[in-house]
Amino acid sequence: MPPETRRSAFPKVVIERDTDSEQSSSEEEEEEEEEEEEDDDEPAVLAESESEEKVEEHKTKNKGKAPITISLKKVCKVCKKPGHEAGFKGATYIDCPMKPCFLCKMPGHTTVTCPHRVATEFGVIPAARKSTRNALEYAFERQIRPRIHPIKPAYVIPDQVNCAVIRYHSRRVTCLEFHPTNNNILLSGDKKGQLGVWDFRKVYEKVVYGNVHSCILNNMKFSPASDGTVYAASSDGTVSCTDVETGIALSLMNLNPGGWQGPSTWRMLYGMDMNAEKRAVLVADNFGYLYLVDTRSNNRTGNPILIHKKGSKVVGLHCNPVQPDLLLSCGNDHFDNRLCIWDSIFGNMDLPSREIVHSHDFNRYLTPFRAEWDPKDSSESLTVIGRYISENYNGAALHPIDFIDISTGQLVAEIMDPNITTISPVNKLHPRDDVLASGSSRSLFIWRPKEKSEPVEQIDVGKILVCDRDEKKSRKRKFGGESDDSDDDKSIPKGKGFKSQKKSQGSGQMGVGRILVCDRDEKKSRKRKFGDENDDSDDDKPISKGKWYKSQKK
DNA sequence: AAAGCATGATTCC
DNA sequence: TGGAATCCCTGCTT
Repeated sequence: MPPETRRSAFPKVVIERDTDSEQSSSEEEEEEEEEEEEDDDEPAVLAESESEEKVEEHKTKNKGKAPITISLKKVCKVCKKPGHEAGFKGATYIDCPMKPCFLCKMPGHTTVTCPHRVATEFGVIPAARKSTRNALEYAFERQIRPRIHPIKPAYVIPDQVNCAVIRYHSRRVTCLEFHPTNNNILLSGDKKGQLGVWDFRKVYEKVVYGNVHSCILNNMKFSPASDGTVYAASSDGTVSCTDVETGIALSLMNLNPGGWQGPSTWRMLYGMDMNAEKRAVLVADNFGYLYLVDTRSNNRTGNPILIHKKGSKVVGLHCNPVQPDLLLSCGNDHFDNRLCIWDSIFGNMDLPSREIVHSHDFNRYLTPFRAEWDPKDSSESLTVIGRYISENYNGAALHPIDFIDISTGQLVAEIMDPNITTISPVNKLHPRDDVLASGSSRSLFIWRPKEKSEPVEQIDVGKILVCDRDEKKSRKRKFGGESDDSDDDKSIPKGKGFKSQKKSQGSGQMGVGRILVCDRDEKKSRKRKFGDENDDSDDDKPISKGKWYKSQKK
């Protein structure tokens, strides 16, 4: 087949096949002053190649007359070099060997052979300690502390989607928090700064506060002093203090009192936790710093402490519920596929006491991963965190949620469901019950242990509910600005909206049976810049419970 | 089904 | 130095 030209004025094209030598012709070598590569997906050219071959084009820029060489050698999608391939093969991702390990970021090996690879048979190996004590000493010291239960209890892992898969937020879920005393109440925050309060046994009973923050609500915690008060940290640089009953929010702390001075100075608050003993709020920003704020005086205590790479987001802070000085932090510095453990937040904070490599570094589009302690684990060991890198489970690429024993670095459990093909960066263990709430994209999941699954009001056990929350307004969300949210529910079952629901029945070892779809219409255009125009068609209608659930046999 | 988009840190030039 | 390109193991909508 003769070479094809794409435009009449285009230079001659030379096809270089896989069997050819890697050298260009001598004529080209003389003429080529510079090379460029580009993906050429033009059908006429691709027809010449085999499906998985990369088409590489070499051309000169002078006068548009020099020949173009199209190489049909198989090249790596990532580094564009021949001799190997990278990318998904079925449900397994093959790393490019030319790049550092995606997991631990060290060169010389890939994720598959990384010693830190998260896999049940190997576990998660603790990274090299920066302090002098070894892991055994660490665990021992932890266990001789008087407050600590000396014997590690058997872990109970909520491993089955029990209640529902609820698409409830209009933007990705960024944080979750269980009510401190009411077992069925879960709070959820999203990228828009909205705060949802809902009963996960009656998912249609919910309240949404739209004016708590003007942008991402990154983390929240209930006040140790009041069931009705929740603190929240946001990328708007404030810590809010919100009355859960009324939604009335006060600003506890504002790191940007001077307003917007450009991205290099705008501080965003990501990680947050409460320390009841010290009556302090711990918050961490996008520049790597940890702040302590006294809740009584609203004043900062001490100076900000750099706890992650300077200039990077500290996306998660969690004081151990049993031993509040023991801090778990997660950064997003693209070397932090590492969880950091700090023995005492009021002690030496120069270096973390331990680091554990775990796959949670990501590129874009996701809520940052953060590890959280299991508040029911008196041995201060069990943590939960979502995994970024997918694993091949019977041909499906799934992203498990990992339970890691911090004292040993071992992967205690990994949970997944064949219906859930999305990544779950947000995970919250219930303070009293064996319940895990997960946030994945816009959806929420409730997990319970298989053996403890029990019927949920309104929802049959083992069924997945997909509720798509209508979003029909761009919400002008300036502070003090009007909120035109009429948080209506017009439910229009669509029978779609959950990617893999069709293969749920009987497929996979963790099939969840019949799926209930509860999809709400979403019909609006999404010009969604702050302060953008209101494109709402305000078609709020009352909840029609008859339409709310739609049974869908796969 | 495939394309487009939202989106953000890093790297490139 | 800063704007453009890149990443291309996302999730959702059209």
